[in-house]
Amino acid sequence: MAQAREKDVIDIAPSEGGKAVSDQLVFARLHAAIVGHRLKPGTKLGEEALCEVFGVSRAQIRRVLLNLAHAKLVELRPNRGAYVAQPSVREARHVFEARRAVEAAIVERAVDRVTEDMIRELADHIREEQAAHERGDHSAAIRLSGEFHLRLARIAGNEVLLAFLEELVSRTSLIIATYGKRSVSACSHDDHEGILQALRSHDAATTLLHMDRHLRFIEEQLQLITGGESNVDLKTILSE
Amino acid sequence: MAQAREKDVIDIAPSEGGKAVSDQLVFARLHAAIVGHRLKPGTKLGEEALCEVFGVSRAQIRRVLLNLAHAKLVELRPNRGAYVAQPSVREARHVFEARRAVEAAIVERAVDRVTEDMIRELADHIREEQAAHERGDHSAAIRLSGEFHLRLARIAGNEVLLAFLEELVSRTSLIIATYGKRSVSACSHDDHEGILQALRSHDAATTLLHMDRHLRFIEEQLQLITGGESNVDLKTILSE
DNA sequence: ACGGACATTATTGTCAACAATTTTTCTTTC
DNA sequence: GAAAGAAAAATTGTTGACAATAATGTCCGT
Repeated sequence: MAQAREKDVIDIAPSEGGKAVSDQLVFARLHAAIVGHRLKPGTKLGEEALCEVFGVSRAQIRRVLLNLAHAKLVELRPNRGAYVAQPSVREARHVFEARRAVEAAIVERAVDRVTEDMIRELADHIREEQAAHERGDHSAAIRLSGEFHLRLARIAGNEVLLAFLEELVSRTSLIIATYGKRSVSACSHDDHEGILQALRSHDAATTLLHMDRHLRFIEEQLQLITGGESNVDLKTILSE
Repeated sequence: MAQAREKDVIDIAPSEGGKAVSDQLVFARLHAAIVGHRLKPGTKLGEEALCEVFGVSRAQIRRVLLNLAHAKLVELRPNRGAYVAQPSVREARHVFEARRAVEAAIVERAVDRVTEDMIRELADHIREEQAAHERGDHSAAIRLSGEFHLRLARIAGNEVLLAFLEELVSRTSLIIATYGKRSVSACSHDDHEGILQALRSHDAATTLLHMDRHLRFIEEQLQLITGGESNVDLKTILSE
């Protein structure tokens, strides 16, 4: 992964060939870049720059940025442009609280519907997570970690809850990018293993317990000190 | 409520004066019209028509329609235009299931935080609901009914859960517009009274029970027959 | 030299004309 | 008379130029 310099901070490969690129693809690229911690919170997403990167029109970029703003990954400041969102401490806590609630609902439904085949697939997935972690692939580890939770949501079989969790997982990743210590990556695959074992026995209470502990652990790993809020940037810049 | 004819199906008062209208206002108007059952599911929302109604440019209408699509109130069919969404039976069930989960989480937090002042305000609100119902103000009854639940969410103090519920309440209203019998309006204020009483005693279990029963009752009132799905329209058209 | 007013530059926001697509209408043919 | 096909109309999608706004740099007066 080549470290970019100057203007081309966004190291997302543009799909050349001259053909117009769909909104979804541009959205997916930016989404992946933000969630994968390649675009840091607070980064300005200039329209012109993005147009060049993706080779698309400004109107299209504008639409995509609106979608990303809806997903709470981008903040649109009128007349000032789009920036990678910087979730506040308050917002972070609310996201975690909501996520515990949503994941609980998902677990309750998943324990009833999960089959042996699904258990096997989840086990495979965890192995993938572990592999990515061991090989030091930070970005893949984050992605796979979130995807484990989304797989559970798909097993639960409720598309609305799935959509909610998709949003919450992405936001969680952005929160980690904002408040996480450098060392911690995301979810620990060990926790996922525990959840899977509880799930296998179709024991709702135990699975819920594991999931809740897992999510609380992630939250505790963060430095969510209620204080600085919005002027954190100024402080850090002035103090160093 | 004047029944519109031909082209001007949308009986939303345009804000004249020549001044440009904000996106938010246009969004709010359309949102209210859909949620208030004044725009029926499946209604085509032509861009030109909306431009005339609100006296704004197509670009602005386009943006608003994108936002409404995000709220799942409008369906955007590429190259074919925007239509008031027609939630499927499957989608309806998922919305209700998700709503029970989200409202449960909200109740759990609200019972701990609710004060006597809030109880009084909620009681006032229920009286308003009752008044609207008695005077036969269908649109206001729907709005106030949903707002009761949103007040509860505000008491719970989690902005993410509030945002989720806002979406779910709106979608519920659209579902009722799609599958509701003509007689039933929305929530019965009696149920809200029951929820309030349980809330007053800070009894989480009882409040949850009331809320769950309330939501299940609304769902039962609907005609969610799993069968027709998308060709419901065809059937009705062919039979008449 | 410092601070404030003004001019410059860069970036976002808006609009109107144009292209592409779908829907409707009108022929044509069997 | 009905079905298929082609022209016409209406509607959505896109592009590029222009206006508005914010950020930056410069100049001048105290």
